[in-house]
Amino acid sequence: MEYNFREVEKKWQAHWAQNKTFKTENKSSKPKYYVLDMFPYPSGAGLHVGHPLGYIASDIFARYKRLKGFNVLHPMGYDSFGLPAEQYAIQTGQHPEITTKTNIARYREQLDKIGFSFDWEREVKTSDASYYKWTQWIFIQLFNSWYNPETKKAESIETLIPKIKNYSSLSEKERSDILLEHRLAYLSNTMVNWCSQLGTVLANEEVKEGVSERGGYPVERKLMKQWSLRITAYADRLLTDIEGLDWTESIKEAQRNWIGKSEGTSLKFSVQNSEDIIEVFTTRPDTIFGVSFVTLAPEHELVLKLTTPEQKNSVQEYITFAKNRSERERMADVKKITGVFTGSYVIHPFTGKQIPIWLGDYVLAGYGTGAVMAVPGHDSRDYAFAKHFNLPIIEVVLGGDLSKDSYDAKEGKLVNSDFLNGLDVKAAVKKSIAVIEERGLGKGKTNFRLRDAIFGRQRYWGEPIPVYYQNGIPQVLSENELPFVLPEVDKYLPTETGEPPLARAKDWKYKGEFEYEYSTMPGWAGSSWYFLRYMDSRNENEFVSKEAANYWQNIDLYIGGSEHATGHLLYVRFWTKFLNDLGYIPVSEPAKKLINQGMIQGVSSFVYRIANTNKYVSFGLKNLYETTPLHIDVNIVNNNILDIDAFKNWREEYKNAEFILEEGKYICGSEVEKMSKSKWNVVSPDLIVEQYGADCLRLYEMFLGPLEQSKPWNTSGISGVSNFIRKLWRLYHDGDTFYISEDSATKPELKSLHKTIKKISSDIENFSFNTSVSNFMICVNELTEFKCNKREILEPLVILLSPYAPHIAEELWNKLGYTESVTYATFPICIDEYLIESVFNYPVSFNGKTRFFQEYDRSLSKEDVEKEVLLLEQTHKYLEGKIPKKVIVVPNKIVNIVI
RNA sequence: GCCCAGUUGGCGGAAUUGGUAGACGCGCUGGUCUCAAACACCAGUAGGAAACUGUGCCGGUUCGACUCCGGCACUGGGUACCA
Repeated sequence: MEYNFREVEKKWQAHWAQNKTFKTENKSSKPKYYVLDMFPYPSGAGLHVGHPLGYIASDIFARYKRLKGFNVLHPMGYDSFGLPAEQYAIQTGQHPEITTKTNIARYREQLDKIGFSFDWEREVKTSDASYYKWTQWIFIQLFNSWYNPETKKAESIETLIPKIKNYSSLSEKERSDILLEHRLAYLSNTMVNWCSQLGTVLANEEVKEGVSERGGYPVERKLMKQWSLRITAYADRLLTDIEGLDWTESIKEAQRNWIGKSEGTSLKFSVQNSEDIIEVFTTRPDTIFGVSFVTLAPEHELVLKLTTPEQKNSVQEYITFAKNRSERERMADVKKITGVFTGSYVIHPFTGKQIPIWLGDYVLAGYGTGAVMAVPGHDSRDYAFAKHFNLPIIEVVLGGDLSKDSYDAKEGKLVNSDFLNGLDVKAAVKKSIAVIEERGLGKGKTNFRLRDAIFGRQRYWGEPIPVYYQNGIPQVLSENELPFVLPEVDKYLPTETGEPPLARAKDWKYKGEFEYEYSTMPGWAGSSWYFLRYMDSRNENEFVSKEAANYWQNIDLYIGGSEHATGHLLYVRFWTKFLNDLGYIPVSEPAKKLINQGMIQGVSSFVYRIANTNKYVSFGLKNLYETTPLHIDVNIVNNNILDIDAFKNWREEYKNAEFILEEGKYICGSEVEKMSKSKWNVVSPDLIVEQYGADCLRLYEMFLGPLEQSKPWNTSGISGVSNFIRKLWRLYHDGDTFYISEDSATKPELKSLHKTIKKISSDIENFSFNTSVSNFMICVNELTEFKCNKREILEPLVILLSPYAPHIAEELWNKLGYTESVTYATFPICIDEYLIESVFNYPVSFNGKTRFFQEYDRSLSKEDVEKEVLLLEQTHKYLEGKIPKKVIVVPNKIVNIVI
């Protein structure tokens, strides 16, 4: 009887659920291990074959760790607040909660079919009030805290008050304003990324290339009163602590760049005939004598004041132009140089010369001081600006050719630079800073590219911000008023006056009189601390108990996509550090090790329609006609051969299609693309599980290639893995009956098993899951050849295989006579003794090219091997009468004869 | 532009510290079984008739290089007037 995966998989999934096989306790004599997947947003489309890749890998690892004697925390949940459910609600009027519930049920059903060992009793949903109560609670803690630069830690805002001058004499409004300047969650007028299509502001990392990450709508800069989180306070710690993390270099590098620390100095230029001072930030104070103009961002506060009457019109015009230019336009034509002269001058602090003040939109208002000292000789942007407006270019560092290009390298000798002349750049930087500080012109300073995170969203489906306004002063709710639940609204759209959807809620006022905050939290709020909630997800009194947090510490292994590099992975580090500062948790980093699984791409299939006909030409002949390629459903194509009948039935319009075939077949074209509905290349895991079984899906996903690499999905390869499972089953059966022998194993059988134990162990430790599937195949092929059905071999093999193919492993384990799940068996240990061979088959090579093989005893000495090899007839054949110059013998590895 | 990762048969991909390049699987070819087909099983499968040549390209180190070094090209991802 063939292996009936449908029956067996169903049976064990039910068994695991019933017996709570994967339930994890917060107390154990075993060492702990925390394996976490990035939880999914439950979208309406359901899971495709790419989603479970990381989950399968983490599940294998979790199961492996259990076999190795660890108490393993391996939970799953849903990041269930978000835009798609809300947009669906806008279109249909259906409450996002209902959509979310349906989608979660569908996700759960799909996940359950794959046989994951999640402890579902710890499940979290970020949109549940029992969860977001604590997200709101953390927000209140952030509001009530400030970052003390002396202790380099967050502290209660109470410790700040004594440091504020005349605090007791200030009005309530003044107190609130001054504290808001320090609170870690604060309200301020800031430039935000406004997306009018989405009707909300977006954080910097939600904007890609000037358009919204979701939907691709245009984004503009707008000044708005907004809640923000002071992540910049943590910039330095976020940067330095990266070093200690076992994360991929690319993610660490992405975070370093995002934080963007740059060290330089501030420098003051006094405006000619005025009291005003323009402060700039530069990383190249050594080039101070190369300054030929100063450029301000069009939004700079002094612009109007500095503009001379003659320049007023053109400056005004320029400001309007810059304002109306969207981010996207600005990015699209970076090379287009625009600017205008203000008519005013600053005085060079060292030479006393007049330096013109210009406006240019290549200077960003949000970075540094919004003003730069332009050194066209040694900065490419200043150079381009100077060339365009015909401004002087002064050489102060030798090494380039300024007639062609600026010389930006930080190497070379200083010239034309008074007291810096003759120094090299490094020394000149040092000296210039010293002089600048000495004369009180400026200070050494560190700047970060990282911006504070805008926290308010003008959306409905998110956590309400637990704030109300009393006389315009923001007040947070008290802890016992949480959860602050999302009110019902009649529509999920902004109000006629442009207020967020929450403004529609009826009779929704604090104590019946004070207005609540109408913004909700961004999507990343709930995910910034969820790893902590899993530790103690049913706790109603705390977000996580001290005991649970102390026991589980942080994530030992975190698996998820690299797209979260500068979003989620930065925020979760920030919140972890914050909660650690306040003493709620014992760790300052969320995850020790992080692995980014690659993307599984789809392989799209194409048919080629001849222009203006309903005729389709096979791939090989398409160049003979004028054709249009059309995406077709990959599920009606097998090995690039189109199932013509299925195609005709696929859509009404193809019913009467005609074909030009090659060799009787219609061959489709194919291309590797992102898996997406619109490209008709989505493969659903349900279909694979239905056809081949969950174990087969698990093994095949791992077999596809290295976990971290992106690779295309091609279902046709799955038959190899499916055959392997059948072959494995046959090892334990004689015809239809389970048949296992109690005889002792032979040497080759033991060798095959122990070799596999060794390989699988190192493969799992190295997250090289693809090669472990190969190794299982090799082992089963060998044992099949030996006709081995011995318990001594086949029992450890079941355990070894159980993390990868848990269903068949449970079934075989059960048949082997065990009543307990294989989950808590003991991982077999490799006994090296069985691997040792007495002879080694030496490859004999000449000048590094292998020519033949010769077996020698492993104990034979280097000298003896050399002697023996030189006596061989074959050796003489390849020597062709010449005398070898050198013979290299590496014992039990290789013989190389140099001629 | 900058940063990161990569480039090995028809395809997905193997190859501890430099030591038999192409494991394992798909696909393909031939065969056995069958009236036939599917399944299964067996054999072959980098190129070349061979000598030989082969891990993106050029060069180097070495007895020996997919692996190390220098230069270049290409692909994928991230990021960007950050002063």
